[in-house]
Amino acid sequence: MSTLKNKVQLIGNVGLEPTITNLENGKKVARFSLATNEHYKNGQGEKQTDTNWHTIIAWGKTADIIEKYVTKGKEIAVEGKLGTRAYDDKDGNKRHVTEVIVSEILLLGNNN
Amino acid sequence: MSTLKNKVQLIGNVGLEPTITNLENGKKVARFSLATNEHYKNGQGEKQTDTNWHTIIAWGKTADIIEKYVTKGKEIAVEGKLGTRAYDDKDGNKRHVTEVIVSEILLLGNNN
Amino acid sequence: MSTLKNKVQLIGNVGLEPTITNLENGKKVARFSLATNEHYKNGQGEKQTDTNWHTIIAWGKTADIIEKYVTKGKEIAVEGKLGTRAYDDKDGNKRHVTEVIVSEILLLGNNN
Amino acid sequence: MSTLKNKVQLIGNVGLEPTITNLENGKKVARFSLATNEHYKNGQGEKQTDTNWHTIIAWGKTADIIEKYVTKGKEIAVEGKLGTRAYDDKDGNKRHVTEVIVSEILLLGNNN
DNA sequence: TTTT
DNA sequence: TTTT
Repeated sequence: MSTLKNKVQLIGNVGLEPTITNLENGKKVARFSLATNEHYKNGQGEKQTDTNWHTIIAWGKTADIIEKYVTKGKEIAVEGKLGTRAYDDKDGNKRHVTEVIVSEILLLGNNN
Repeated sequence: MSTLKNKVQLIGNVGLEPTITNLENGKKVARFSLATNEHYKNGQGEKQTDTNWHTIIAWGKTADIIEKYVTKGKEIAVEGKLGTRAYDDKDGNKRHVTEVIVSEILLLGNNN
Repeated sequence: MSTLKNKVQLIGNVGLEPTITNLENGKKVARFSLATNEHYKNGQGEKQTDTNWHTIIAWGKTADIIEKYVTKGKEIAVEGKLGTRAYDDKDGNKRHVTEVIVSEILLLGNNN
Repeated sequence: MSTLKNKVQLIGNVGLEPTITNLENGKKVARFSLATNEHYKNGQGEKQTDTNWHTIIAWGKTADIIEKYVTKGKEIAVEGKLGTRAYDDKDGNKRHVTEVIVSEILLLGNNN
């Protein structure tokens, strides 16, 4: 499972408190949204912000760290890979889901 | 627009011939799917392959390079950022789309 | 000049005030040392810190940003490439120098 | 030991056959040089190549893979971290060594 | 010392 | 020389 082939790195702010789920098989999953904000000036010289909201998911030890330390608003860096899934919805349409499956987290800034 | 905040790197194979669209405003867009393949052994020691299909999109010069050099099956490395969009479908459900907006391409292997 | 072929990313603390040099040709160069700190536990369960000191160099606009915003102690993220040079010292020995030539900087944490 | 804090990624060609050393403590080390080549055009529109030679070092399992598969001339991708060391040479001058300590290797191209 |  |  080569991380060189599929790598995502994001630095941003946590949108809401992470959701922690303890699965029946004893595994833990953490989920949250992360906003990455890009600042630029448009053709008229006006400041613009472009925000992307990423679905973050983590398992095991990484989920433990998220449960303990990651809270709404925090600035964090994450690294992981892109997970893509396709499914048929109730109307028979093909739907695609993309998640960032995170294996590493770094807390940034003033962590009080 | 800091690339440090939102970065994706993929090494994989092109699924189909890229689609090139020339927009009315003179801009060019390229679209294609890229497969990243991970090989691992499961608990029984059997070889498994886990494939993720990524939606790739590129503009301008990068789209030019794709039009000229990127063909079905080719092994390439790409770098870019994750773009996320939300929209309401015809039934009023919120849908999420994630694309890899590529700014750099590297052709790998034997490029004959 | 493909950044996919040669990429370095560091998150650490600035060791000393950056040195800014205005060259005769009108170009500006910034230089400073950046410490990356890794924390781990050794075999005896004792906390250890492993620090690497990196020589950072930047040109042009990036040097401008460093001159304005980067000061001793600050936590920053940088991205760039590895530059290697070889030269013969005064005793005729081959010497090797490695520098991180930075093209992007992100100020982290509490930037007051 | 966060890989987010100190990361290097290189895609290039192996300069010479790797050197494999079996240490007294049973550990294996692999060493080799990797060339990254950047192609660009200068002010006169002439094609230029800028080559950087990187000192690569790897331990354990990664060294095993290098011993088996990495040979002179091969195109590979590597990921790891920057290791920096300082020492005093026989004349009492401070010398600095920078190595890329590789934890992952990907063989590219036509691997016959 | 590599490669295209 | 940095930082937690």
